[in-house]
Amino acid sequence: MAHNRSDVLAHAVTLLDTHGLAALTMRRLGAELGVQPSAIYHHFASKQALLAAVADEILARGARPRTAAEWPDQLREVCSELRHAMLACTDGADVVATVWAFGLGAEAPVKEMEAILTSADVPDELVAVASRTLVHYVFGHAFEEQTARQAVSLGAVERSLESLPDFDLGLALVIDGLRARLHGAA
Amino acid sequence: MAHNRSDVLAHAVTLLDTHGLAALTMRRLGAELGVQPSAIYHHFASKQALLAAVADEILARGARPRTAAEWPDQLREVCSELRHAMLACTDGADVVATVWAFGLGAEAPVKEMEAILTSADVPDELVAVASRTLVHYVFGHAFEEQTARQAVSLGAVERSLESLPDFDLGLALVIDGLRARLHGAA
DNA sequence: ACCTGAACACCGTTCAAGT
DNA sequence: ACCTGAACACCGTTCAAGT
Repeated sequence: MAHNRSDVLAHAVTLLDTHGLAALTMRRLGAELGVQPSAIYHHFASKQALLAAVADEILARGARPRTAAEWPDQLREVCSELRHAMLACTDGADVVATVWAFGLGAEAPVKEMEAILTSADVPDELVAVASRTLVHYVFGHAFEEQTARQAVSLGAVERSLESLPDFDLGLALVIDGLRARLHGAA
Repeated sequence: MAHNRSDVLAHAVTLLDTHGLAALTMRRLGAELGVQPSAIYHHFASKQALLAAVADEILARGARPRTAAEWPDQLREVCSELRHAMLACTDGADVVATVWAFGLGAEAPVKEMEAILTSADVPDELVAVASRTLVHYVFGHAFEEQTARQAVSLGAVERSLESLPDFDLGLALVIDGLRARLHGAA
């Protein structure tokens, strides 16, 4: 009957997956584990801390092997993996972006992009700007895509199938901008 | 004693300004207006509808005259105005980005960017991608800036003064990418 | 180490009824 | 047109106490 931290985390992710952020409640989580809501606080200090762990789990679940040789393709791989990891889970973009903005977790993708750019001898200032611009783009795109999909499926809004612009094309825009900077500077 | 829609909206914006999104509650809003919570529902169908009106008000409040002649500078003006409008209000980025993602409001800046790009004879497909990429960047940057600031001021987190990368530099990256696309295509 | 039970201080929303 | 009063079905969090 006794649960550990991983049990609770795993069930929290399942709850998010199947019923969304609004259903990920300390009370509901407790109920589904057959435990009082207050028992969750033995494993996580707060709901924020639980969500931070959930965000990290969403990213870990989406990890793929790296194959690209050149830095622009490596960046594309990281961004694509990040996007798919978030879209694979109901409200995943919301959870991951919020946890990241609060500095509570979800730092792996940005760290990885910084490492890629540093290895490619990109100047430090550009490393910081480029990796953050990319992550802002990926979060923004995924959040909009996921939210619009839900808003439509709930019938709440008529934006219907105005079709989101292609993810890769916007990504190419940012990467091309970075490339232009590097040429101009070199 | 009787309030109209504008009264209620104005007070909602004040509440957001002074105490943030967590304090913008139907119950608290009613209490401060000397009215039952249920009275708000005479003016707004739901809290979401209220927030949509609040988002539009935040943007309207931040409107500035346009001065630039060239499209890249015009885009920069729109993005800068959008950013400042959101940062001027507690949790402004969160409210505006969410309302926009749900398709419930806050559409003026994107519409304006689309008009600028169309006037500059940018191909339709690029118009859609570029304006959305820019708005994703602005939302992401502002949301992070505002959230990190609050997280630090609440002492919740030690990310301290890691100093956000310059807004204009990231913006230049995207605009340069667009420029490169246009040259490559022409 | 893990949990209970009870409480505290809240939420959004609905709806019949009042003026 | 604008609001009341009461209810419904919830929240996150704390804390003494139990096993």
